[in-house]
Amino acid sequence: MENWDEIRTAFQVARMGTVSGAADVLGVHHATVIRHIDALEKRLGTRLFQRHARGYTATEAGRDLLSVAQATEEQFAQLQNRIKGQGETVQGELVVTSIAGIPDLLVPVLTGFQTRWPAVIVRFLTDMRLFRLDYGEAHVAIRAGSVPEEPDNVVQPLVRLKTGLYAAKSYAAAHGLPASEADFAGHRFISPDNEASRAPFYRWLRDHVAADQMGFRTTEPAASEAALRGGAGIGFLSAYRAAGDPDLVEVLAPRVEWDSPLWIVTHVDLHRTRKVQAFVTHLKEAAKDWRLCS
Amino acid sequence: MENWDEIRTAFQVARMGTVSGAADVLGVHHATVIRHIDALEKRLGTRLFQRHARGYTATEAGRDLLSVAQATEEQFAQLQNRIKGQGETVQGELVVTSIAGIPDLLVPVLTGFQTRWPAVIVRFLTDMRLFRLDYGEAHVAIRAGSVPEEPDNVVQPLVRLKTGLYAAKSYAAAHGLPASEADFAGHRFISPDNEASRAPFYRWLRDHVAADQMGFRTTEPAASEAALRGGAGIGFLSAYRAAGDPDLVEVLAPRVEWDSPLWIVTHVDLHRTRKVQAFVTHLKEAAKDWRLCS
DNA sequence: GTGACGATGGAAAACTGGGACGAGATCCGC
DNA sequence: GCGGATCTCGTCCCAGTTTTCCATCGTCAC
Repeated sequence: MENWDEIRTAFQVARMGTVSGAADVLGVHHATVIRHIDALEKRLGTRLFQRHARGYTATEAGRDLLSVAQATEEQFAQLQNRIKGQGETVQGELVVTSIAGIPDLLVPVLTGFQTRWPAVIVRFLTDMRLFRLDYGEAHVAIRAGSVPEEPDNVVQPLVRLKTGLYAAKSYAAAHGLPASEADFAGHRFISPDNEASRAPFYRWLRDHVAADQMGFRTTEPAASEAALRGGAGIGFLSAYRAAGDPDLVEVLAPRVEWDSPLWIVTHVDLHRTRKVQAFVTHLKEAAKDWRLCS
Repeated sequence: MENWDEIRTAFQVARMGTVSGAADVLGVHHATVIRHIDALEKRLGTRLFQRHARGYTATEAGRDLLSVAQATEEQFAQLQNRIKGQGETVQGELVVTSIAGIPDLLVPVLTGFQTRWPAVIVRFLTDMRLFRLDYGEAHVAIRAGSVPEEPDNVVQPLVRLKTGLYAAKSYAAAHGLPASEADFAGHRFISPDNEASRAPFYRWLRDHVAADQMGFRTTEPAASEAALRGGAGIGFLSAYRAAGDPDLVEVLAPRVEWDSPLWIVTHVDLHRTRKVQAFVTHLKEAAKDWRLCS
């Protein structure tokens, strides 16, 4: 049953009862309609219509086709409405992926968005690997570091996360604290276990601290933070996470060069849809409050 | 949502995941598939697929289309099976139309046919007007008189109904009976109320009997026969109906020139279907028995 | 480096559109 | 009631255009 257009033509002929009427509805020429019918009947090996001077009358097979095609047309019409409405309404899945380490910032945003748009199902994905927007794995990605430059991706700045060097009070009590980067000797540091990390403060760490001073290494930011609070060493932490924590001591205040810029990345095809736009707006709005605590 | 072929193309792309694979299944070129997708997306104003080096990944809208088109393809496949099987199986409606006056011959045939093929629904139509086969109003028609010569109709001889001139015994007792057509004066006749009737014995009647002798006229053969049995006059009757009726007297024996030939008429498009063929065969078989009683 | 896939531009074919013709049905007037 | 005029509809043939096919190139993944 190849060539669905011929079925559609036959459907209109069956409904109208005349070739001319069907051609009018379909917006094609009479001859085209006749050719479609002839081809379809030839392929099926059965007459779909009885031809006579007043038009075409559907045979039993033709009436069968009529009812099937009727249902099909309705299905396609509904599909079209869904798809066309989809881009203009905020509903369906919204898949967001981000770097590890900031779920505590994002989760309130995501739940707030879901509350604001109840028809949306929010999926929040994080993984060691980067999810690919061009494969359709996510609608929106939050990326960190230097500007992502994948083609077909729309990149917008979100916020610059201020980052400082902190230690637990328990560490300070046991080992004291360096007054500046010149005074690092003898101290232990917490470091990521990723040589290729692009985060600027990690690069700074590699430049100013000997490798054997990095006693605790992990790929997991949450583990890194836990180690810091546990007194395992001096380490970088986002200022917003350190703020107001009485157990943490600021070793070196945040510097601009340590800032971790966050980017909102969307695929160009999905960027202009209302759903994505709504989320991006919602996210930026929420980010204004982040600045207050950092 | 015009152009169903493009939906079919998009459906295959969504299922295969690659343009090449879809083109292979559809039996068209890669470029054609891409153009279909582009056109469909442009019309819908939404991306159906995310393009990347490994193929096309369906978006939310694309997945929606996939499921709808999947159902459509199945529906069409089932439709094709029904239609292709329809011509080769004996099922569905069988619409038979005939002249008035012989339902007592046909009804046993029709019920017998329905018993033989339980999947068939038999509809028997009679009306003052002729049902038109080329309008699809009936599958098989039983016509009387001279050979029907409508185009696109297949005509087969069925049987010649012998017809004689009869009267009721009550009429004979009251008015006597003519010995031959030369002796018709003073008798009353029963006649059809249809000047244009093509039945040969009616033409003979008009030639041999004065108009004022035709005391009872009707368009309904059943009424004509009832009048005959009621003694209203002398009239023509099929020999098979007069046979064995003790209340009827044969005025003039059946003549070849009075014979009413019956024809099986089918539309050329439907004639070769198994259902129609089965009925025609069944009808001819039954007609062999008719000859015995006429 | 190799293989597969998608994108693009030019030639060919298939499809579509236009118009004229014939047939039947309807309408109208006589 | 009948006959002619008109209208609609389907069919066929030819020209135009869209669509399709083919080949090549660029890109990406393995």
